[in-house]
Parts: sequence; C-alpha cells; structure tokens
Amino acid sequence: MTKEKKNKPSKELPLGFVDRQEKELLIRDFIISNIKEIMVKYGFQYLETPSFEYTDSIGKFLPDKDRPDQGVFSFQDEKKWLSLRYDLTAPLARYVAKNYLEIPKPFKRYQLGTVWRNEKPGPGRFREFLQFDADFVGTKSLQADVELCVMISEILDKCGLSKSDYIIKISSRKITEELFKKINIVDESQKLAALRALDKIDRLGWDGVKQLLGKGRKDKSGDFTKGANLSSENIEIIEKELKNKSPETEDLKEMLKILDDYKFKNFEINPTVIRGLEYYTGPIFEVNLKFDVKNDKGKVIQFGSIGGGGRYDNLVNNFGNYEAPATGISIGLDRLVYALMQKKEFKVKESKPLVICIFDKSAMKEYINLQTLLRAADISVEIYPGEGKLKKQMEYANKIKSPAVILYGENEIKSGKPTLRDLKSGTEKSIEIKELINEIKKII
RNA sequence: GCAGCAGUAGCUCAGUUGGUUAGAGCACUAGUUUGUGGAACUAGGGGUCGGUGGUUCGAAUCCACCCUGCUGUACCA
Repeated sequence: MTKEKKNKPSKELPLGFVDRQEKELLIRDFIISNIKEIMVKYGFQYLETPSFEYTDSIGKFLPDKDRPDQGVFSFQDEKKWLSLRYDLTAPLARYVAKNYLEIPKPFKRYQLGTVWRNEKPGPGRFREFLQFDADFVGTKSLQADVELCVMISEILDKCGLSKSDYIIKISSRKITEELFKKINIVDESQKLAALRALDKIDRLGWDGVKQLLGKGRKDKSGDFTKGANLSSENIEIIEKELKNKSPETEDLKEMLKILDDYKFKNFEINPTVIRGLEYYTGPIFEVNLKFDVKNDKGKVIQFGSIGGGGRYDNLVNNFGNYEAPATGISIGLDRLVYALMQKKEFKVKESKPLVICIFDKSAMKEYINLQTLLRAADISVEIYPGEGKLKKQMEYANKIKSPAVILYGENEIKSGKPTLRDLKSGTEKSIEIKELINEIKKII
C-alpha cells in the first residue's frame, strides 16, 4: 500500500450541489402532484424543453468575453456556446417564437424542470434546483395576472399551508417608472441602483434602503456597498410614495378590481416589491412566507420569497416579429420543500417494506412464494436482500423502519404458519398464511 | 466577487506557553445470545488533525498561500 490515497476520487460535491434524501423527495413529489392537478384544472398545457439551450437564445449573457460562465454554466460546442438553462421563462420565449404559428393564442403552459445558476448558494438555495413555471403568452388581459396569483395560492393551500402562512405581494413596474419620471431621474444606471436598493427592503428595512439610495451602506461584516447617490429630498419623496399602499397606476387599479371579482384576499399591494429582473413591464408579484425558516442549527434565516413573477410584454418580441405580451409566475420547489419540512404538521407517508427473514437458503422457494403472494395483495415486502444471521436481518429491518418482519423458518414452514413480528410493539403471532394479509394490513 | 468566522474519526466535539504511538460521545463491525431489532456489557475497525509550502531538533498547535463551509453583503437575466 503506497501513497495511492492522493489519487482516490473525491467524495465531495461541487459547490452548491446536494444529494437529496427520500423525505425531501417525497414532499417534493407531493407538491408536484398537487401542482399538476391544479394546472389541469386551470387549463394549462404541460411542456418540457431541454436542459441546454444555445446561450444566445436564452439570455443576454453572451459568453464572448473573458467570463463565459458568469451566472450560467456554459460550454462551447463547435463554435457555438451552449448553456444550462437558468430559468424556464427564457426557454418558453424561445419556444413560443419558434412555434408561434402552431400554438394556440393565447398560449398557456406550465413546466417543471431543473435549472442551474452559477452563483453563490445560500440556505435552501442551491446551484441546481427544481422550478415550476406557469405562464400566459399572447394576452394583455390583466385577468391572466390575477389568475396566476389565485392559482399559486390554491397550490400552496393544497400543499398544506394556510392563508396566514404566506402572502402574495403585488406591485407594478409602472409605479417606480412614474416615480422616477416625477423626480426626474433619467440616468439608467442610477435607476437600476435605486431599484436594487428598494428590492432589499425586507432585509434591510427603510433605514438600510435609504442609505443605499444615498451614499451607500456598510454591512455587519464591515463591507461597504456604494449607493445610488440620490439627493435626500428625492429619497424622502420615494419613501413617502412607496409607503402608500393604494396604487395610482392604472394596471394595479384594474388588478384590484379583478382580484375583488375573484374574491381573492390573501395579497397586499406593496410598491417596494421590485424583483430585480429588467424584463418586467407591468404588474409583478412575489410569494412570501410569513413563518420563520430555520437553518440546521435552529437559527432563523433570511429566506426571501419562494416564488414570484410578473408581466413581461417584450420578451418574445426579442426573437422576431411576433407580438406576444406575456405574464408568468414561478416557484422554487426546493425552497418550498425546505420550508415545508419545518412545518411539523406536514408529514408524508413513508411506506416501508416488510422483511421476510431468511433462515435457510434451501427454502428460498417458500420465501419467494410468500413474497409473491403478499405483493399480489399490494403489500410492500421484500426478502432480506443480503446474507447473515437473524439478528443482522432484524437490525436491517429496524434500520429501514420496516413495520414488521415475517419469520418463516423450518418450524413455520412445516406447520404452514409464519410468525409475524410487529416491530413497533415487539409482539409476534403465529398466523395461517391465508390470514396473513389481513393481519399485516392491521399493522401497516 | 467582497468581508468576518470556522475546518481534528461517518456525525457532534475535546485537545495550543509547539514535545513520545491524537482523544471522547454517538454511529459502525464482531461477540455475550448457533431462530429475534430498538437496552446493557466486552472487544475491534476507522484520522496523512482541510490542502500545499515554510519556520523548528520536533507542528493538529506558529507563519504564508490555497480549498471548503457558515454568516453578512454584492450580483441574480
């Protein structure tokens, strides 16, 4: 044994990538089945697009400079750059542009898919995650926007959240647009800096945001962030205007009316919702949880929103001549799972197999017959999938949280009465094979 | 990316004025029980002390750089 160790493959995972355990996956499956059910009810088409797209068709991050992988994972294939998709909206725009003549107008589709982002991971936030998107393409009607909010709410309810667990914050790009016009901010980079500052209201509060609107802000670690350099008069105006929760913009007034028609109440108008994205053109919405989310160490963390969306009337047009105003919403499923796992009330059934213990390999035929019989009755069961003493088999059954083991040794085979041992209570009974199924159903 | 803190067994951690073969609990393996798990007892396996280089007679311990993690912050189509 020389120093081969150095050449052993690494057990580490790439930054921001994780293994996902069964419990998490079951909750995720549960959410997904709820989503599908509701999507059918709301009349959305199911669509899947590939993980990779040509980089130039899904975003502005053209990898023609020094850092082709800034934000996205990319590689070059025969002169053309490919990227793993970073969301499902950009591929949708590409899909619509490509299939415009065939698809119904308006086009309603939903999609579930993994997306990848080459950026710093945070709590419940990874570089590979599952996203759900539902979009209306080809309609300017704000009823679509409202319906998205109602629909997302129905999904969350179905997943076990109550109305007091979350709220949908609604705003509009038009608010800040008009505000900037009013106080005469024309510089685009200054506008962007101001929007970014306002987007941080949840974390930093008005004090922090005002610092960022002005000269800048020093964070807890002592790091300094440059501000938007607005005058203090303008900052005062912005604060005053955005704290006003009765909207002046036409689109929000109309949305309010439609929301009322739907009798939907679990929302608030919140002009400080910005959602970073530059492509939004009208109403924007964000789904925020109202309960605390904790990290592994039990510390409450800044979790942010679990989803959001808005109207983007120009995205599809970028591909050509088609007019396709659109609105959509997305949920980060893994973030929702992470949050839901912390709600105690939230439990998924984990149905584990019974274990038929092996006493004598030469009697394997008997074990297989028994297993077949039970499986035919839709009982989850397995013959101990290894070798070893009974004790080892019991430990295995215990470890996998099997509800019971079946002891079927020489004596039992002779008498035709297997022993059923309930692993929870520790009691065991000798049972006729024909009674076995009923007895097992009592336990599981 | 920037800043602060951290990295010792699978997990949680102890171990520094630098000093023989680096520890504990839990977990794991075997046995006490040749057909009985979750308890107890006994024994055992498992660490290049995050990595590389340096200082030193001697480094888990001191220094430099790097990697990784956490937290904050930036960016987030």
